Amino acid sequence: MSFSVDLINWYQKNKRELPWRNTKNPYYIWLSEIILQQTRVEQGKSYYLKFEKEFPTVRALANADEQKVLNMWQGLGYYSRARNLKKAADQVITEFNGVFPTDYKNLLKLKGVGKYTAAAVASFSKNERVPVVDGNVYRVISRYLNIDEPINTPKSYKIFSEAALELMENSRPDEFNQAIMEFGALHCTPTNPKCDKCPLSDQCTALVLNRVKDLPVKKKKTKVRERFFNFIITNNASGLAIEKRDQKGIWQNLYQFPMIETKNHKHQFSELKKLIETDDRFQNHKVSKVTQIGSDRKHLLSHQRIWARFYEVEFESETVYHESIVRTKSLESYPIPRLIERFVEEEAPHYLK
DNA sequence: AAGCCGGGGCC
DNA sequence: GGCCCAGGCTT
Repeated sequence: MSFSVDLINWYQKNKRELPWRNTKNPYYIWLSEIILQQTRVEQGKSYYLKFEKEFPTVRALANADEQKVLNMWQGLGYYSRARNLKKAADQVITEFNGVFPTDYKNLLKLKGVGKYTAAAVASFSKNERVPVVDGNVYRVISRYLNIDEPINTPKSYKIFSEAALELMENSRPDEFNQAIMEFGALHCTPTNPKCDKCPLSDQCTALVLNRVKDLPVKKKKTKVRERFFNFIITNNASGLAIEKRDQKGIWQNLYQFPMIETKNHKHQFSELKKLIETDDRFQNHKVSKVTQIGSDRKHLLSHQRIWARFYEVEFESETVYHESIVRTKSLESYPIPRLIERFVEEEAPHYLK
C-alpha cells in the first residue's frame, strides 16, 4: 500500500480525542495552533479550554487588553505568542472585516502565523492542499525516506515540505496532515519509536538500514548564557514594589520585583546595598536592612541559565520610587514569569491573593 | 544563517 | 544534564 493510505488507516484507529479536532472554525483552529507551538498537547490543553471559554470569538479576543491575555497565558512560556495572539485578533477585525482568513496566503499576514500555522489552519478548516511541516513531520519523513539533511535550517524546509506534498498524494489534506503529526507524536517518537509494530515498517528506509535512532539530524545550537538576577522585595504601607519588564529580552511586558543584574553572585550585602542606593529606581534612599529570602534558585530557559536571588530590603526614609515602579497589594492581576511565581508560592504566598 | 524567546516532561 | 515539544520573529 501507499504511505498515505497506511498512515491514515493508522490514524483512524489510534487518534486522540482533542478539543480542537472536531471543529472547522478557523479561529478555534488558529487558537489551538498558537498554543501548541513548541508545546506538548498535554501542557496546552487546559490553556486552550480556558481561552476558548473566555474568548469565544475573535472579536472577544480583540476586545481584551494585552495584559489580560498575558495573564491568562502565564506559565505557558514564549510570551511573544500571547502578544501576537492579541495583535492578530486586532488584524482580523481591522484588515479582514472581522472574518477570520482561511487561505494560506492571507493567514501568513497574521502576526505570529508562520508557514506551519498557516498550513495547519488552511488545511484543517478548508482542506487547502498545503503540507504542515512541524517537528513531527520532520522526524517521520526523515526516517521514512532516510534524509540526512539537518532539519533546523531554512534550506531543509523546502526539502521536507516538497516530500510531504508528494507523500500526501491524493488523500484529504486535513486528514493527512493531522495523521502524520499524530503518528509522530504517538508512534514515531523521538526516543523509543514503536518500530516493532509499525504499519510502515516494511517501507521505512531508516528502519531497513537500522538508522532510525540517528534521525532526524539536527545542527547543534549555541550554548547557554549564564545570568545572575537579584530581586529586590520592598513591601510597606504603600504596597509591594514591582516593575514591568521593558522592551527587549526575555519576559517582555511581564512583571517582576525590581531586579538588578550582576556579573556573578560573589557580592556581599554591603556591595548590593550600594547598588540599590545608587539605582535611579530607588531615588537614593538609604538601605537600612537587607535579608536574603530562601536560597539561590536556578531557572533554565532554552538558552539562558538564570541564577536568582531574592532580597527583602528596608529603607531608612519614606519610599517614593521612580515612576517605573508600580505599587500593589497583590500580584494576582499581573502576569509574572514562572520563576517569580514559584518563589512567591514557596516564600510569600499571600502576595498572590 | 544565526540568535532569541519558556516551561515542562522524559530519559 | 541533554533533548524535545502542533515555531516564529529579528538581525
